[in-house]
Amino acid sequence: MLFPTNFIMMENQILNILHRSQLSITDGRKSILRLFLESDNALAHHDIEARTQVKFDRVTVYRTLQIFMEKGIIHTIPTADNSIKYALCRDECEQGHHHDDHVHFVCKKCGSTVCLEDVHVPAVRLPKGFKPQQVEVVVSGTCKECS
Amino acid sequence: MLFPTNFIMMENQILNILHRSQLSITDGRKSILRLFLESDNALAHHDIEARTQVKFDRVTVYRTLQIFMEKGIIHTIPTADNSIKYALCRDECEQGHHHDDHVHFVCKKCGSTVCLEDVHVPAVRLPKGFKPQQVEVVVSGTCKECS
DNA sequence: CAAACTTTTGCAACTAAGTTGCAAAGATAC
DNA sequence: GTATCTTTGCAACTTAGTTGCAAAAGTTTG
Ligand SMILES: [Mn+2]
Ligand SMILES: [Mn+2]
Ligand SMILES: [Zn+2]
Ligand SMILES: [Zn+2]
Repeated sequence: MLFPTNFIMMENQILNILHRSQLSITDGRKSILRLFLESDNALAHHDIEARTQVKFDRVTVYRTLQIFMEKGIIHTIPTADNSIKYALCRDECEQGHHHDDHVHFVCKKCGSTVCLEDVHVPAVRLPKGFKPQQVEVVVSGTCKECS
Repeated sequence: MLFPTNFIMMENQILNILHRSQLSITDGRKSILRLFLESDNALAHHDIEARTQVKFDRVTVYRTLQIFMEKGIIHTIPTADNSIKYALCRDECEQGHHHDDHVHFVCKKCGSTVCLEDVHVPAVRLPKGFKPQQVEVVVSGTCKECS
């Protein structure tokens, strides 16, 4: 349960993020953004559809995630089982330019997926001819809670 | 175009792989396996359905890929756009136990996905509590041909 | 090599995921 | 508060993936 002050702070943060991304303030966007701010795990499309207080149409969720991606509010996490998860970007990400060069962890027991913001992706030496632009590192195993 | 000797060698290899995996020899399995042996890129389900000489049912392709996975004949490659690709395992993979600890490269221009067998996944130091079992590294950028 | 047996395949029918066009509802600007 | 522009929900659609089942193909045995 959130204290009133924290609640106000979070609502302000939501408005800030939407405003600096030049997005109009709608219930759907606020709810979905709140979900991300409240959760320390990455969320699947499914989670988002299920967990908002008010139900939003599938299509609305798709479109919201898409525009949040474009604006650099969230980033995707590819997982071995081919289910995309979404997580908040840190402040450095701007419109059309992500800088999420951290490692992700997926728990095989509980399925929780987290950003390890402090673990940078290691440098990878590639054979001649390959020009790398992006390196995704996804570690799977058991998380703190499931050990 | 394959020389007759190479052709015979490949057909033998196909039979060998199916036999040591204790799979019965069927046209579908032979065709799909041949596709993997002929291609130096990873293949999507779609590619496989499209490229076999004889057309096989979607369901057959799904089931074949599934059993090839279980038997350690192929492994999956997760990509940022959430499309699974499949590639041959090296000989070290056995039934239910994969050892594909190499880096994968996805070209953003042509979409080709390759196993960089010689580039091992780097060690990743995780915060306390996380127990890693598997590390997936997918590098995307431009490949040799597209530079 | 043919009968008996086992496994695989294709089909139909289904669920889930994702996309598009459009009119109505909502947000913003004046 | 009204005009304008944006977003939403709905319907309708495409694509991806799953399951049960009977027919077809593969394997084993004598
Ligand atoms: Mn992340
Ligand atoms: Mn590989
Ligand atoms: Zn866990
Ligand atoms: Zn390329």
